[in-house]
Amino acid sequence: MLDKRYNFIEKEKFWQDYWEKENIYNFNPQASDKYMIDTPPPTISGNIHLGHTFSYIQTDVIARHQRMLGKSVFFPFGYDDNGLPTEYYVQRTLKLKLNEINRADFVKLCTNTTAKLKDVYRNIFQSGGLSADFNNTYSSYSQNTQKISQQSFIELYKKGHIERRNSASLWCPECRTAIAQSEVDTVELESAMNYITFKVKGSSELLQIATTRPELLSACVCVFVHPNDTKRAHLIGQTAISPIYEKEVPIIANPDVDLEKGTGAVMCCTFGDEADTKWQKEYNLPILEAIGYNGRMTALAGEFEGLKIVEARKAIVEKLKELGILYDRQEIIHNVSTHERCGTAIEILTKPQWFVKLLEHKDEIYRAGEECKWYPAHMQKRFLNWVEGLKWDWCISRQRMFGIPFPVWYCQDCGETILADIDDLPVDPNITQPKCACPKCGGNHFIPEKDVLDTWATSSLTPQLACDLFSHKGLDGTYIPMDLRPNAHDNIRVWDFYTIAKSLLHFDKLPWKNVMISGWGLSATGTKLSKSKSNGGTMAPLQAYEKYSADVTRYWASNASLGKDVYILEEEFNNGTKLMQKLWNASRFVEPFLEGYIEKLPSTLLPMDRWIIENYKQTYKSFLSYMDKYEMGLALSEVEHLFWNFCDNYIEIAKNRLYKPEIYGEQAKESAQYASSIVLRGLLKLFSIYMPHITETIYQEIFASAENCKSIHISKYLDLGNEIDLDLIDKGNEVCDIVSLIRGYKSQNNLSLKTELESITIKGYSDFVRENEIDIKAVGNIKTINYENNDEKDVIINN
RNA sequence: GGGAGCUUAGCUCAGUUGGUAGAGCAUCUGCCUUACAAGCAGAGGGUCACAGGUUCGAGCCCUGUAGCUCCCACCA
Repeated sequence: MLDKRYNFIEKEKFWQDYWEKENIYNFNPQASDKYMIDTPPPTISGNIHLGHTFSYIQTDVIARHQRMLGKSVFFPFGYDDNGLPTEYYVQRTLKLKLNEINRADFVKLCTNTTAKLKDVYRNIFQSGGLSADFNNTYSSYSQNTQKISQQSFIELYKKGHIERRNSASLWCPECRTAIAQSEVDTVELESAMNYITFKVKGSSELLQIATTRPELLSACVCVFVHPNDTKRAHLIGQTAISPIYEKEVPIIANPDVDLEKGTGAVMCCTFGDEADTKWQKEYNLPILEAIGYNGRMTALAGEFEGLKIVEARKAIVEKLKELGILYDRQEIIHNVSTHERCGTAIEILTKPQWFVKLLEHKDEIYRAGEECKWYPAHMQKRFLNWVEGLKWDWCISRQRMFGIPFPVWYCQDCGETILADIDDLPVDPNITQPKCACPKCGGNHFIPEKDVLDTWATSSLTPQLACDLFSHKGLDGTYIPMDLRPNAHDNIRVWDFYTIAKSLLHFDKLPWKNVMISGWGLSATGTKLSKSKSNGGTMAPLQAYEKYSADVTRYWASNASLGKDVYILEEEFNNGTKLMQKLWNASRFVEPFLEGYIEKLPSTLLPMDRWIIENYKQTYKSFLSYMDKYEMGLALSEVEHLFWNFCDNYIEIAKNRLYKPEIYGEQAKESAQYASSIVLRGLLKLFSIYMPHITETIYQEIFASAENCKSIHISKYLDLGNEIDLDLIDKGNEVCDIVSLIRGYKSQNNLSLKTELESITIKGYSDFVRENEIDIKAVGNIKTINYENNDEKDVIINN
């Protein structure tokens, strides 16, 4: 018997333990029909909030759906505990200064911290009812992962896709590491355009340029003017003299110069922006480093040496003012590239770095993006857009402490790059030495590569990391393309992009066939939730589970349109609460009539019983078509619609026959029992992918033994076929309309719904209505019904 | 500047091939009805951003305009 009230706190915990104990969600790699998901491993860097659980719940709904279609679902779980985000988190929470701690100690602190947080994360996700396997998880920093990641590096290096080169790369002066294009954000910042005068050697002419980066004056390598510049073209080939430093630089013609920008002449430096890097290559210009890796000015900057970039900018402007060289200055707001992790303006510095050569594979990556199916479809454009705009090869070396080491040494004598043997992986070159002498010069002294791999160099291998959990094949392409990659839209240019790129380079295959893009859960004020912020009082997941239940939280999360951001509004949770209670109460109503009942098609099935069953079939059909498009929210509203119809109309109609077989007959009761049983059973299954706990509770009580199934979640959907009697649905709806008119009459006349009516006259309705006279009489408490033919439909109440 | 999405009831949003505008919340009215008062029944409320076009017929298709959001580019 179902309790009067549903105690979700108790039941949710109970079923979660049961599912785990009974291995309900076991994946069978040998199954012929598999569905494999490349689950995002959450980054271990702070507090999980509802925005995170939002997209994981959506993934879980898909996993459960595929399982109920009869597939063996691979829904792996992992933790991203490697790299910069984790490093930041540890630094922040333990208030560490990196220069005061040695690498080994710091790495230990990182791994200790992430180990603790993993348990916290696991508890949150498991409490949300995720049907993933939490007992066999991967980490993006484990020894096994390091092995796979290093192997990937070595293989791509051997294939010629990776090289080390001393070239310009994006640099964060705050984090003191190279970063990749995908880690760059654009931020509007206040700045100033400074108009500066250069002298022209051997002439009284002056050459004016505009710059927002006056602190780079010491790194000026030339001045460009447009070849068709009527005022300045004659200076081409002459020499300009930079102010303050009095350095001679050539004046060079360059058609890239835009006469409308600044003064129409450009100071080219090492490197103020990406255009400077392009020109440096094109014109083979010298490289002068005015900014050091620590974000401070170098000796090249002369008197400004040691100042931070922004300080130097102020100081040099003052100096230029004093000297009368700064002839104009405008405050402007412009977009500056910043490091997404710390918000610091990035610089372009030259340092030997490791690159995956992606630019030469842009076309292939683009085509792969086209081949992949994106849900919603327009998200594909974002991917393609990003690939089109790709300007940098993927820099994978990071000058940081915590990360997977490169399996690389350099020969001290000849500089040769020496790779570790695949069999010896994982290696830390700082600890171990190569096994053999340098193959090139025979030297025996090696310098380890101290950089660590970009966290994405590893995260881009999640299809392999995940499949290795059961296949133990490591870096292997057997199981790709997987079926689904789910993630939020911010990861399109990062995780999706890198995974596709690596999958192509290694296996020449797509990593997965479908990508499902979810939105973000935003706080009530519309700000993005962040692991490192308090999020303005927005509920934490465990709070939501405690206050509203996991099922209600899941209802909220799966009700969103795919790909759209949603606000986290507590009122929205109330709808879920209402639905959950209604489901419980409706089941409580039906339960006693199914006690000892064995579902069997009765000899006569009354029209309204057939009607609700046809409605079920129709709902199931559109449910499936929405789920095919990963539109779980729209699929859910179809199910809800049927459920409310079942409660408001069907149960009201059927209850009299169920309660009083002595009046309406045993056959009429059996007919209602059959329809109630079928439809409630079908509904529970449809709801189970969204609200796994309450549906399991009811299922176990009413249907599990009849279906001989350990859990609703490994049962199959109730498929009653595709042939739907639409005519019957329409006619049945007419009966509901009549019932509604009768209720309206009572409501408008301040009558209780159970008030008895002497007689009513039904005009203009089909004969079908007459077939349902018992039901209409019962639900409206009507003594007699008269029928009249009429052109217009009408119901007259005589009281 | 390039690309994408959005604009529908007071609010949050559905609306799949073009065919009488939908839900929840909120508002109003009534009702303790052998599942449910955290409930039930009923009612009011919309020039579907704007302007054109295609069509017998447009919220939906086409063109343009405006506003909002996001992605990318723009750093002289």
